[in-house]
Formats: sequence, C-alpha cells, structure tokens
Amino acid sequence: MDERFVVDTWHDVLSKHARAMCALERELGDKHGLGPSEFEVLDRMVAHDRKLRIQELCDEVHLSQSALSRVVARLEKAALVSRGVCDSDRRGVFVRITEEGRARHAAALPTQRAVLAEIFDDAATSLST
Amino acid sequence: MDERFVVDTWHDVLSKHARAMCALERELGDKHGLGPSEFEVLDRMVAHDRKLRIQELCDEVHLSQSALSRVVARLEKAALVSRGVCDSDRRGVFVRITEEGRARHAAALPTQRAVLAEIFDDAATSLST
DNA sequence: CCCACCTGGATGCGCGTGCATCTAACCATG
DNA sequence: CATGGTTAGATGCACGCGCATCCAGGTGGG
Repeated sequence: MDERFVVDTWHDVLSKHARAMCALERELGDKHGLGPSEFEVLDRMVAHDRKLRIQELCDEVHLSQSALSRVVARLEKAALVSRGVCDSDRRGVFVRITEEGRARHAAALPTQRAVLAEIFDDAATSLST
Repeated sequence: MDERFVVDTWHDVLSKHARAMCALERELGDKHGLGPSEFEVLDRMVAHDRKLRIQELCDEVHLSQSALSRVVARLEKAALVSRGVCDSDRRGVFVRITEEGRARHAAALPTQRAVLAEIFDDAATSLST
C-alpha cells in the first residue's frame, strides 16, 4: 500500500518540526526571552483578543493541562498575562494578556514568521540540499 | 503574502507531530517497552542492516548528539544493540543491532505503522472534524 | 441540607532533551 | 617525536514536558 507515503510523510513532519522548533527556541529565546510555548499562548491570546480559560488554551496549543498551567504561570511572573478567577465558575481561571504582553508578542511576531518562512519556503529548496 | 499558508502549515505540523508522538509514546511504550527515539534508532539500524556510527544515526534521527548517546546507552542496557569501538578510528563507536533488537523492532513495527496510518490517513478526515 | 461524584486547575515527580563541557583519540605542523 | 587544534562520543546540568495526584469548587440524588 502507500505505507511508504505514510512513513515518508511522518519523517517529513519530524524533520520540519525539529528544525522549526529548534530555530524558534533559539531565536525567540535569544531575541525576546520567550519559549515557543510562551509565544504560542501569547499568539492565541492576541488572535482571540479576549480573556481565555486555561482549558480553551489547552485545546489550541498542543500541551498537557499541567504544562499549560506552568506556561501561564511563567507568563504571569513575567507580567505578560494576568490571571483571574472566573466569577461564574470560581474553579475556572481566565487569562488576560497585558499591554506588555501585547508588546512582546508584537516584537516577537516578525522573528517567528521569519523562522517559519525560512523552514517552509525552504521546504522545496531544502529537499535538494 | 502566503504568510497565512506558512502559519497554517506550521500549525498542521504541530498538530500531527503532537498527536503522532503522543500516540507512539503510549503504544510503543505500553506494548513493547520502547520510546519513540529508541524505536527510530532500531528502525534505522534495520533499514541499513549494518553497524552504524553514532554520528551517522545523529544525521538521520532528529536528536542531539548527547540525546542519541543516551538512547544508545538505554538500548544497550536493554541488550537491543551492542556498542563497540571502531577499529579504524578508535574515538568512534559503532552500534550493532542484536537479534533481540531485531525481534523487538519487528514486533513493534506494526504498532508504529498502525499509529502513523491512523494519523496520516485520518489527516484529510480529521480536518473536517 | 447533606453527601458522593465530577471537573478545573495546581503541584510532586520522574524522565528525556539540548547545551556546555570534558576526555580521549586523531592529525597536521615543526 | 612533541604540540596545538580538531573531532567522536560521554557526562553534568538545567529545564520543560506528561502522568499521577491533590485540592477547591460545582452538581445531582436522597
């Protein structure tokens, strides 16, 4: 069957993921003091432009609930988001992005886009490398 | 530009990678006592069907040299591969798969293929989910 | 109203990873 | 043959992740 195709696709995903992840970690970390997960959460916050529940973020970022909890904790410590109890369900926690968070995200966005463009535009090119 | 395309592609890679990785970890771990990295190394060994240098494996698996060194150490402890000094270059270490290693790989292969097929055949399907 | 069950999120823990560094072996040059 | 630079692989270290667990708050049945 096209088992070959499946395996090749998988290897391609592995390769792109590794390269992108590694580059993002370096670039975002060095230039903006953000990890890929931190950036991704900020990105979702900006995209939705409203307070989000932890669980909502869980669905969108591919992270376990515990990991997400810690990411938000780090972001809060860095004053990039603020946490607050959800008044309608006091177990819930909503996360709101701060102005500083928006600024950091805006600053980091071009860097992230550049890395992704590098990888995924070079995709066709890098196959011949 | 097709910045949209690049970002969407990236999210797709993230999603597939997360799902596949998670499933592989569970399935291979539970059924065969192997991590994804361990399996991948065994897979390369079988594919090449000869002793390989650590560095050669490094090029193929998307792992740092240190991570690979530990993976091989784990595999050796499990008697799935054996390490030996390269007589031509005594810094080098060649890795050879053992019979037990081949057996474990053969046993695990269908599991891995099933997971990958699940993810990448469902790819088109899951987009409409 | 009470109690057993469920759910959202936080935390302890172990593990695998990458980075920096170390050691040993190779190699070129004098 | 000695020496400085380079390369292969191993190891110390810090960190982020997932899993299991815990706790507070909600919810339904008696």
